[in-house]
Amino acid sequence: MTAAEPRWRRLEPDARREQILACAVRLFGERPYSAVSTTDIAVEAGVARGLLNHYFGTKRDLYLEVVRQMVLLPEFDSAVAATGPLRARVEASVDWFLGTVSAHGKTFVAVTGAEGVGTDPEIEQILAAADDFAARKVLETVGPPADPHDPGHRAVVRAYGGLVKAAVREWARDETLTRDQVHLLLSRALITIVRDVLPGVAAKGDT
Amino acid sequence: MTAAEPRWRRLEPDARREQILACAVRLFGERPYSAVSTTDIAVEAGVARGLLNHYFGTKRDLYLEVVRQMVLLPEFDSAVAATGPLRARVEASVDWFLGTVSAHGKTFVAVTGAEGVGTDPEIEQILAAADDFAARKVLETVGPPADPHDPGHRAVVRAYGGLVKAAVREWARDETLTRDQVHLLLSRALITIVRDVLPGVAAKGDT
DNA sequence: CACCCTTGTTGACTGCCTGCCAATAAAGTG
DNA sequence: CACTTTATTGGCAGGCAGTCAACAAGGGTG
Repeated sequence: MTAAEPRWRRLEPDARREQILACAVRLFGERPYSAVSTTDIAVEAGVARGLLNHYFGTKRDLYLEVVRQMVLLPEFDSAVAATGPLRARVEASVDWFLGTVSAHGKTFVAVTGAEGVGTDPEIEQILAAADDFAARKVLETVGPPADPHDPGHRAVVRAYGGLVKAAVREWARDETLTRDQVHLLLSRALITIVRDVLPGVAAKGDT
Repeated sequence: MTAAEPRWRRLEPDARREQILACAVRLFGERPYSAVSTTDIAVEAGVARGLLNHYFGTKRDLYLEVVRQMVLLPEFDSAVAATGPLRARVEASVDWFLGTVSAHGKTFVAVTGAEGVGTDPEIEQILAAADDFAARKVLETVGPPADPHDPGHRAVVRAYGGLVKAAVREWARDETLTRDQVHLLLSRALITIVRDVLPGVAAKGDT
């Protein structure tokens, strides 16, 4: 007889955690929440179902972790030229953004897609934090008169984020717009916002 | 003894269906899908749980019906003046829209809110249909050069719908923008889109 | 090399939830 | 008042999620 092979292998907690999370990300990305059972995830990861609870607590907790994982945008290279006229800065910003999105397009679309009714405070908080982070980045990249510290400016650009997501969906998922058309739409819109809208919502006197 | 009171009352199928649906709408509006059990809905409606399946089939079917119900926008009064210069038409359009939304703001926000990960084809289809309907209405109201029959125009305005939803959320839910600020943002953006973007995405030669 | 100790992992138990279906009774009809 | 129709109920069967005590993989120690 050869050496008795162990029935299962022991992994470092971090490694096991990450492995399970990867499987969960894949499954939750394909099917809606209630159509994915913890048994499915456990089978996919090749572990006992109870192990999921051991590492993540409840199924919902695992789901929240998945959302956090998927919302995590690839590192923002600040390699965007923040100089030149407004139009150039905006174009560069939009261009760079579309580039990063096209690389992770599928995941991005899955995350930002609307699931429908069902107000889930925790999920909304995670997405809101991601949106605000993106808004700050945009304001930073575009430069003056855009001000990352102005709450009004951030709110407007968060709303602009809604336009960005919807436009990217039209392009990357539905293919009803070309990349150039999306670029045109987002650039013009952002230019208009920076020039005509932001000055009107600046919190000048701390009102 | 007074007349023996029946243990339960018989309702017309339509009436019962609507009553159950109303309860489902309320509960699904408060909590996420998996946190609402069919038992909860049945108790709320004062009926046996099996009746839900009788009228709606599965729990998911009932949920889809709820989404359809909530997506249903109040009747589009075409009482918007579709005359005058572009700016006036756009302003009137946005104004009217914000009015109707403010009336049903809470529901509107709940429906259009993103739930997070979980691609559900059926839900997305329902929301997509509603978005496209709204896009046609906007293109119609704004008038030339906007063309409700142009697929490219509709795609751009569907994307614009993303901006509208996000902006309304900032205003009606988070109160980070005032109504006037939202009005400014949506008007300027729509004007820019009609003037600078739509001409660039027109399906001229059926390419 | 044998033993032990830590702890990553398992498997069963329990309670809840969903979909199904035959039995039941409310209300109309002759 | 009997009879029919059918809206409604209640219980059954299968599946899923959370808990926990027991097990074994792998490294450390003498």
